[in-house]
Amino acid sequence: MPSRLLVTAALPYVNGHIHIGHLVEYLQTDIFVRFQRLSGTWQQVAYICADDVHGTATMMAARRRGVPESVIVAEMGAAHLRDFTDFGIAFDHYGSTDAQANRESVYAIWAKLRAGGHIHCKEVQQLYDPVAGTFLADRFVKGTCPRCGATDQHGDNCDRCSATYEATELKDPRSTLSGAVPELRTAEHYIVRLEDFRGFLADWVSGGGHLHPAMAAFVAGSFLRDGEPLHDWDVSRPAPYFGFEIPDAPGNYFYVWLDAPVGYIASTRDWCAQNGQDWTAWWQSPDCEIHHCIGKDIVKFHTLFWPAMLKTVGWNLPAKVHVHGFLTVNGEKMSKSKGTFVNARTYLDAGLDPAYLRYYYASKLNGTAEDVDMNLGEFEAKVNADLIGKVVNLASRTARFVSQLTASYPDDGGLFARAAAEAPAIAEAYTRLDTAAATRLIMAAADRANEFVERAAPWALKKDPAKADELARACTVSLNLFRQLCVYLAPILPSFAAEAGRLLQAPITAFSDAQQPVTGNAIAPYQNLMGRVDPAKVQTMIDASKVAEAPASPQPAASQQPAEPLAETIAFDDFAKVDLRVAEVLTAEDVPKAKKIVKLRVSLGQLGERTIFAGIKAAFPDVTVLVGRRIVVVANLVPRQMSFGLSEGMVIAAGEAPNAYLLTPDSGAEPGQRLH
RNA sequence: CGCGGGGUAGAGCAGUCUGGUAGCUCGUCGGGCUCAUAACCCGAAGGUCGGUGGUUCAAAUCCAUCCCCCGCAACCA
Repeated sequence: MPSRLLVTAALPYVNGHIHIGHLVEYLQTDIFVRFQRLSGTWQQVAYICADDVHGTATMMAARRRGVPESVIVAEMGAAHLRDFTDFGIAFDHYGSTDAQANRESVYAIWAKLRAGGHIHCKEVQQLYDPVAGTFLADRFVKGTCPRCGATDQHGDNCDRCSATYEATELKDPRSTLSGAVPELRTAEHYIVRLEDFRGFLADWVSGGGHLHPAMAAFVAGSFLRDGEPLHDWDVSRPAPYFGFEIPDAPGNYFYVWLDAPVGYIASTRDWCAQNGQDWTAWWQSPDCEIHHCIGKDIVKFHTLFWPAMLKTVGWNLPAKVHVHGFLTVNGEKMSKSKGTFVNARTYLDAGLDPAYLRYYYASKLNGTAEDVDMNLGEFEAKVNADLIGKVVNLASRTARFVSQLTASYPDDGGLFARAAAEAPAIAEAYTRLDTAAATRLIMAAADRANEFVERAAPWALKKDPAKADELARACTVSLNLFRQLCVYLAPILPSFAAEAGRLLQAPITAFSDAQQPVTGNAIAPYQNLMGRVDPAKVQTMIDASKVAEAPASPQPAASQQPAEPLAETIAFDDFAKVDLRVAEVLTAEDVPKAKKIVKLRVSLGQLGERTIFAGIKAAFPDVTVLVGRRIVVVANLVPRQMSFGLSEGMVIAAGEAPNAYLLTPDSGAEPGQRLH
């Protein structure tokens, strides 16, 4: 059994602030780490994280602000760490992927990948944006499908005919960054042949218990299917790129996802350097067990690419990869317009206690990749009922009756022993990251403790001086049962457990503290341990999230927007190809599954009726207002099969959603009339 | 048939792997207590465990099939 445990949470990307969705992971991981520390199983436990900073997004953000990337990296890194710290998330080290230690580790891994023959080069023709001065990832290019001629298609596949192709094959491509026409440039890319690792990965994924069985099945079924080679992994990007230059390929940089997980190692190295430790004891030693906690969106990186990289250099492979699901709020994904896209800082600024969220998440998380719903009504009810009503109340209803615990632990009908005997079950739940099961067990014990107080009725005993001993015994029992609960809750509520330790003048330092009652100690004057959730503060948080995320100026005048560049000059014949018609909206209905699309049925007079799916939902929340309106449509566009149905035309509008303006002809224009 | 998760009391969930009287919390109703932060304790009502078949002495649990919900992806022709 190794003596060291190293736990990581995924590295948050530098382009945004920490929100309550992020916190699911960092709180879950923090609780796991705190439990492991308290369990006494390990000689040393390290909790390591860092900011993930490389990539085009950071480069573009820095350009927009006219500052070096390092400014953005420093600002956001500090903001992230502040948010984590204020939620009680206690990393041993919080680093950055743009660190010298990361560069060195990446180079070491790269050298081995090269030496192992896993890298090959490929001449890649890629589109280059001369205005933005950068190569364009597929998602930054749109154009006409080379196979079916559909316009405005993505850089890698066509929505209409399902063709897949390279962005360079697109006809009439343009950059979505600047609107410029990209140039074709050739660049050499470096590719990892992941298929080389198939045998190893298949074994690693399905054996050894590294993944939850359901997750192992998912990975095997999604990526490791028989007869389908693993996809090559393109790990280089030509300059300019914010990242590490590839040492034996000047002008090329490592793709951000190559150096991001290496950041786990780099952050460990930096921490070790500050503490006189040897980092290889954590990453190159069988005496260390490594656990990664991640969200389900980055499973592929942590179960395929990352083990393959580590295998290549012969460093420690993860013993466990724990995967959690996404956060929804009130049953829906977080929404800026509904105020449920809540930043960590907004929660704190509203005056809400981080302990509430720590407990609430813990009570919901069960160690699987299922999504977690934060129901705000339940949040308030659960925290109040469990933490205040059951646990805190136990102390507040008895601590004021006595000033000292009895010298020996009284007969409590076996309550303390029963809860002590549940320690292995609770510990096992924590180990599985099934904190929901852990809190259920703890709350059941809290219920039994409250029943005891009810039966013992210390408030009645207090009235009779002759029963002072009995009162002391009753309070000694209830305060010890309270303390026992606090020990079990300590991973979730560290500062609360510390307060409870002070109350009985017996600090909580280990999970095993739940096995022995405290006796004889003086009791510190009782002060309120935790307040109830204030619904007004929850509302404040929601309102603040709405305000913070709304655009500064909801309807900026078109004149204030940069002008859209004029398209190239066309011949009259080109214009004549476009058949614009007046149309009357017959019906207009919402497409519930679609974010941006509404379904219109329009009449073109003698030309018949058409169904058109138009991306104007944002501009017309109540789409039925369009019924009866006369609008302009492109009538000779090739029909387009969308997942919602066949779209047989295109609605003409000025501007972009949500500020789209439909065109209406002067009165007298009839449906079906052509525009010339 | 894009990928994944889920449907158990009004709400949120456990139980499903390993079949054996359907449970917990909140809410509701009635009662108690008045020590405690409108808290806590006791009791009651409330479920044909999404539907339909099948296996079995026995199905929430195993098998088949269908329906519905959610997340991801997709979606401005």
